[in-house]
Amino acid sequence: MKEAKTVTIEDVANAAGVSKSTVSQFLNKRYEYMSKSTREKIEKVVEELQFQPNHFARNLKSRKTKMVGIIVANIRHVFSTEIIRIVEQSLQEQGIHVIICNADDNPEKEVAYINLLAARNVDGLIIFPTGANYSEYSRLIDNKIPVVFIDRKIEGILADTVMLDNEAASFLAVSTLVKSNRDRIAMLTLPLTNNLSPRLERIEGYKKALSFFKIDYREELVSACPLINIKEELTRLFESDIKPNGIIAGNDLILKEALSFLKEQKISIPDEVAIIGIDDVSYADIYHPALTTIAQPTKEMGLKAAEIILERIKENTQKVPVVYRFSPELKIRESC
Amino acid sequence: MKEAKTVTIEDVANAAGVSKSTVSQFLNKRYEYMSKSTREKIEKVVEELQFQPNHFARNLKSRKTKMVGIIVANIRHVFSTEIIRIVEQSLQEQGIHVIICNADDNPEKEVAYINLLAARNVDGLIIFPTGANYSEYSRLIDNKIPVVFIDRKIEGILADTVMLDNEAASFLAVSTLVKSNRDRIAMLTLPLTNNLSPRLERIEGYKKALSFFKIDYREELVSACPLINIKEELTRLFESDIKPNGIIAGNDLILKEALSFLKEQKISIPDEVAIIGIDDVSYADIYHPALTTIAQPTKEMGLKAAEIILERIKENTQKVPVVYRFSPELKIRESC
DNA sequence: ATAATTTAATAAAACGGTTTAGTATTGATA
DNA sequence: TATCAATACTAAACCGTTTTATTAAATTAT
Repeated sequence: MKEAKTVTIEDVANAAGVSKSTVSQFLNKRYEYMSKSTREKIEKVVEELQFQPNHFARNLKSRKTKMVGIIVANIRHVFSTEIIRIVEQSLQEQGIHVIICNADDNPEKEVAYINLLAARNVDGLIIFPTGANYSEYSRLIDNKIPVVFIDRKIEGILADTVMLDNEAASFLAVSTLVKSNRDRIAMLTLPLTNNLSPRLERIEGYKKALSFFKIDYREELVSACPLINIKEELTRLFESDIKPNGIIAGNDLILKEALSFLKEQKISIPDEVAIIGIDDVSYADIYHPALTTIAQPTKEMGLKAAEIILERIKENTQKVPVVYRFSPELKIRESC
Repeated sequence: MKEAKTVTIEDVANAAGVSKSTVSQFLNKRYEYMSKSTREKIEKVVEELQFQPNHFARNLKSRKTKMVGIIVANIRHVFSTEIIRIVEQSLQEQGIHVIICNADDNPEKEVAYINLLAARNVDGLIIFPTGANYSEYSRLIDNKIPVVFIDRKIEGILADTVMLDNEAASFLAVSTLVKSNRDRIAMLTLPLTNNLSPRLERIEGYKKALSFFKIDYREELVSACPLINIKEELTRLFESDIKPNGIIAGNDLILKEALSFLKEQKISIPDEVAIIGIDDVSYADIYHPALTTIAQPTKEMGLKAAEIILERIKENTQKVPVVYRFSPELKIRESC
């Protein structure tokens, strides 16, 4: 690999008594005009010499890297890592490699990664967008680089997108809380900067569900703030006269903050307040009480993302992009 | 990037009125015999044309890919993802990219990835080894490919290794339990197949600590079995006459199984049994009771791994490999 | 028998850089 | 004056593939 002088296509050609071109045809499985005997001869030599084509030489001409890049807004969400695992496995089976980059919710890092992966000629890109780089996203689309977005839809960008039916998720959450007789339901999400679609939609779904169940919407019960301020917000809510008896945590990180708050304040679940989280968490089953959550079908979503990117890479179709909305799954446990 | 006919080094050369070679020298920052004026001229043209060198053409001759591969035995351990995040960030700053591959504890997948990354000419490899591929590991070393192992030491392989002082971790665990007056301490780990160093060492440390504290070692209290059998083992232990009053969970996954068991059996922590986990877990603080854990200094370990691999890549030193042992950190919470 | 077509293979030109060996030019040294 | 060294640059080879254009031989059609 390094010292071991590499075996090249030329060595194979010499050993098999044919030309480089023929070997190349063989390597690319274009057997059309090749006699069975030469084909077998080359096959044998390749095996014997343990020849492995050089990816770089190959790419230089063919422009295919057999790599796709994944840029994830924040790798700390279990949702992200689960999807990544599925995609990675699924592409791996097709001989395609995955490069993972973590933008840490930082749009600048995201741009840097987009450029870097583009410069590395990845065959396609799977992005969990931060949402803040409209022009970069559209540049990718314009340049016909296969892209699929996950989790978030970007306003004005026409690209394949795999995401949760967020309104349905909120509706499920509200209805579950309503069934356990909660009528003052707080909704906690992260800030709505960049118009991040899931957050907006989850709030929208919450409102619609309330109206469906004929519960008055109260603005004070909705809070969109950074993670570090969640506890303050909860303090405010629990000290006010509309003390919530139900909480919807907009994602896994918020759920953790809320649980931490409830633990500190010794507020009992579900007696004093019921809680339900959007996004499943690893400790849901073992928590006291076990946590009712609304899970995203990560497996199906990951598989779909892999399928789309493969299709876009193979046939450079001009198919019109579609947004795939996956239904949430309610996992009833004990917290609600 | 795709349609947009790429700018090549030749375009730059023409625009700047110099030869390709000179531009190449410039790109590689070899300014020795270059006049200030040419240098500035090229600089300007590169900027204007937004020239980006083609990685593949570059590698073809220079054999540097500016990529390092990470092969992780099992990406579900939080320890792994944390380390990966640190390494990735740290290498990223040096303009080096990271390819992450997950072997899912499957030695065959690990071999496949090793070969694949070697074929892609990665500059170096960071491996959380499954432990079962001795000959492949030594082939890498023989071929002088920079490698650093994380978490596990492979018997007979001389390579830089970054790992926890596992004996110290067990000792800390035992001493913490002893301090809270526990004398029947169960030790749970995953199977000892492939002689995985951390598991062996953790058991070794457990034994030594017991003897230090003058507690008799009882084989029945030690269990090394697959995750799915942990609950059976615990059932056995709790039904026997040496019902443990303290548990050491050998890693994060085992801790979860143990907590699940204790929850199902309504065994109270820490009254009936104290528990301490090796590896920190995300929910340690919010659990009832908060979980006392022994954390690995992932940040320091990740930084060290990045530092070593960088050094090995840059200067192809013949420095003798060293095993770095990091001290565990006790995080006292409420479960013990 | 000759022309046209199909089959099987090849030589040579890319691809976009890096590297090696070399060439002027100038100034200093013997 | 001839020699040498340092400076500033370049031409051409090379890296290992893919691809295009071409050719030679074998087969079929006219």
